[in-house]
Amino acid sequence: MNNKEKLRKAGLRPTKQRMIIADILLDGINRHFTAENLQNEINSSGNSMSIATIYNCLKKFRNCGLIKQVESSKDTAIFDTNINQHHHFLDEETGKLIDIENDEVNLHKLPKIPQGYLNNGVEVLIKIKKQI
Amino acid sequence: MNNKEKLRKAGLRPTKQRMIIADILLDGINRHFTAENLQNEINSSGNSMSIATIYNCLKKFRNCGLIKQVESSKDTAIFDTNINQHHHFLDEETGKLIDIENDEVNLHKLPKIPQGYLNNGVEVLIKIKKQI
DNA sequence: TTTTACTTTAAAATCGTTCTAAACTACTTG
DNA sequence: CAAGTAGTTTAGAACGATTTTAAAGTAAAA
Repeated sequence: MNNKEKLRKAGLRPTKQRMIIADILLDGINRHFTAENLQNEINSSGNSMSIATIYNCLKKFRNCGLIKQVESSKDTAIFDTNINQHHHFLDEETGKLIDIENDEVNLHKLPKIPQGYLNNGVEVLIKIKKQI
Repeated sequence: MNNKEKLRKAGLRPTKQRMIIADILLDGINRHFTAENLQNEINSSGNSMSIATIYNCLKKFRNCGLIKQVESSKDTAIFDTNINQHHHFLDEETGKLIDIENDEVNLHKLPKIPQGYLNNGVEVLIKIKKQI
């Protein structure tokens, strides 16, 4: 399925700007990035786009499940092209994230989900720091 | 150990402002809060403090391990008085966090920590959503 | 004491992100 | 295809959380 079809399937109009972003993000390679990172990539691909459009687009893509947003207390939002359930190592010093595939973690015993709620995804974060 | 001693032990001068905050936060009760939440509590305790001082103090307290900061992609930083290793339920709609004690989760099989790094804490986040 | 280093403060600045409202474009319906 | 309409993009302004500034204040050391 090409990117135009992916966008349509997600209920998004395949505009010129969304196609540029889809071509960068939906190439099957897993990466973590910020809005600013993406703008730089757009620029180096010879295109350009308002930062407002980039934010709009990232929000739409995320809400449609084309990308994920990482839970992180950094000051900048971090997005992830890996949309499968998976986990992360986090180097708190540098903010660097490394993917952990789902099958590398085995969670026995989970707590009971609070009354009236449904489980909507489990994320394991392993904080790491450089050895000295 | 009283709060003055706790601050000294953490390497922090027990100033008037830090004592006011310590008296609110270090009462043994686990809670999640923002800088603004704390300012409101300071105000209702009959005191007042510059917001810059509150941020300074929260950063110092966190760096000394007197409180923790929660990994969260909300726009406001969320702090936690529970400094033991523990986990969270997160309602992504509302941002509400609920503690999960460490012994309610059992992680068999963890991935190998990347070369040159040390494990610095594991956090499990269970995203939940309201049943409809 | 006197000195020195650290802390607090109000106000300004910064930075990521969202809003505004006007121009533009994709899609729908006739 | 033509015309309408609903959704999209944009630059720039606005916003809100947090940090910086620099001057005044305070705790601890000498």
